[in-house]
Amino acid sequence: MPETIWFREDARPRRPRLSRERIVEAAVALLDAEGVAGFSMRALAARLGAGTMSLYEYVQSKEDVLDLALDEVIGEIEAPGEAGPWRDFLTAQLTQSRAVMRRHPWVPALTATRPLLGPQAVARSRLFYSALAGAGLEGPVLTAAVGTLTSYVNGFVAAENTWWQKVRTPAADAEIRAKVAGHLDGELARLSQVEDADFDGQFLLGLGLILDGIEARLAGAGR
Amino acid sequence: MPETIWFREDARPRRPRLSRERIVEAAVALLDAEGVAGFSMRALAARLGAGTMSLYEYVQSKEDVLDLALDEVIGEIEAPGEAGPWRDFLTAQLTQSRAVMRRHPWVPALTATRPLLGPQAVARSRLFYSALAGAGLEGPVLTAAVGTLTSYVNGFVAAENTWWQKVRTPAADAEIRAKVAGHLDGELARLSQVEDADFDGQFLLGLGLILDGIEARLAGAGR
DNA sequence: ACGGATTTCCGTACAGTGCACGGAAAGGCT
DNA sequence: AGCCTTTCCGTGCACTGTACGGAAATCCGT
Repeated sequence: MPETIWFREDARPRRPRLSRERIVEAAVALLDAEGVAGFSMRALAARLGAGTMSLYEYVQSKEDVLDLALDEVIGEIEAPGEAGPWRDFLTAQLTQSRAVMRRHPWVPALTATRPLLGPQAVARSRLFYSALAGAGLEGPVLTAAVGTLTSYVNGFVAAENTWWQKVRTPAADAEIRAKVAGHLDGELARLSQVEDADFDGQFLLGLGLILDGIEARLAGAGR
Repeated sequence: MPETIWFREDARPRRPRLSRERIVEAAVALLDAEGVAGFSMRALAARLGAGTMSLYEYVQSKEDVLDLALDEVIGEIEAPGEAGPWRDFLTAQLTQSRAVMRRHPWVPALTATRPLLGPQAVARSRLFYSALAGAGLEGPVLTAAVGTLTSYVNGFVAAENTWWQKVRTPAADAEIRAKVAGHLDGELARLSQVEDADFDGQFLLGLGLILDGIEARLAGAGR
C-alpha cells in the first residue's frame, strides 16, 4: 500500500475529539446499561472509541466521572412551569426525582457515597428551600424539612431499586414476602398486609406523612 | 534444623481455625478501619492470619461477607428494656440506629446497595411494625410509616457521613458552606441560616416532623 | 517559514482486585 | 489399613485504576 495523502487519513485530530460533556454523557449511558459495578474507565473509553488514558485529560479520576454523571442526571428533573401551592409543588418535584432515580437505578447508591455539591444539585435544593420558605418555614426547621424530604426520597428509592434488582420476578417476590412474613406473628402479619409491592402508593403515603408533619408545624407557627 | 516432633508444630489443625463468626467479626473491624473502598478479601484474610482462599470455605463471595457484616452491626442496636409511649420508643430506637451508623460509617452506603433481609434487620423492622401497630396504625399506612422512618434514618446518616468524610475540618466546613450559600439570594440565605453543622438537632427536628405526620394520621383515624 | 511550546491522544506497565481450580494434609469412618 | 470428608491455601487469570512517558498535531512568536 503506497504511502500517499490519498490513503493516509488525517492522522491526528485538529480539534479535541473528546470533551467533558461527551464523557459524562457516555458515562450515564454506561451506568444505565451496566450499573455501578460494571462501570469501568476502560469500558467507558471503549464506548467513546478512545484510549483509556485519554479520558484523564478531561477528568482527574473515576470518582470525578461519577460525580459529574450524578449531577448530570439530577439536571434531568424539570423545573416546574409555574409554582402552585407548596404541597403540590413538592409532591410533583419529588415524584419526578423518584422517576429519574428509577430510570437511573445507580443514582441512590451513589448519593449515599458522596456529598451533593454539583451545580444541578445545589439548584435543586434551592428550589426546595424557596418553596418551603414561601410556605412560611424558616431557620433550623426549614433546613430540617428540606433534609428530611431529600433523605426520604433517596432512602425510599434506594430500597425500591434493590428490591427490584433482587426479586425481578413476581414469583420470587411472593416467596421473599412470605419468608419475611413468617417472622411476624399472626396479628402483626394481618395488620401489615399489603397486597402486592405497591411502591407508587407507598411512596405517596410516606411523602404525605412528612408533608402533614410540615403542615402541622406551619399551623402551629401561624397561631 | 532437625526435623523432629519437637520443632515441628502440630502442622495441621484438628479443629477449624476459621468460622463464619470470626470472619464477620474481622470484616466489621476491617470496614471500620478502612472503609468499604479499602475492604478486600486479601486484607480480611491477612487480618485473620489465614490464606485468602480459606475464607471461601465459609462464604460464597465478598458480597456475602458484606451482607453478613451489615446484619451483624444492625444487631448492635439494643432492644428497649421496656416499651414506653410509641413516640419515645421510636425516637430512642432511631437515635440508636443513627449512633450505630456513625460508629460504622460504611453502613448507610451498603444499605443503599442491597435489600435488608438478614435476621437482625427483620427483627428490627418487626419492632417498628409492632410499635406503630400498637399505636393504632394498620394496612398500607402502617407499612408506609415504617418505610418512611427507616428511609429517613438511612438517608440522613448517609448524608451526614459523606459530609464528615469530605470536610473533616471546621475551616473546610465554613468554606463549603459559604460557597453553597453563595448560590442563594440574600433573603433565602437569611432564612435558611443554621449556625454550625448541628446534625443532632437537625436529626431530631426531621424525625419530629415525620412523627407529627404519623400522629396526625392517628388522630384522624380516632375520629 | 521555522522552531519551540502546548495540547491531545494513548500504549505500556504496575500494583492491586475477586475468585476458579486443584492439590495437600488431617481426622474420622468402616 | 483404606477411604472420605473437611479444612486450608498456592497459583493463576481476567480485570481494575491510573502513573509515566512518548508521539503527533496545532498554535504562537519571531
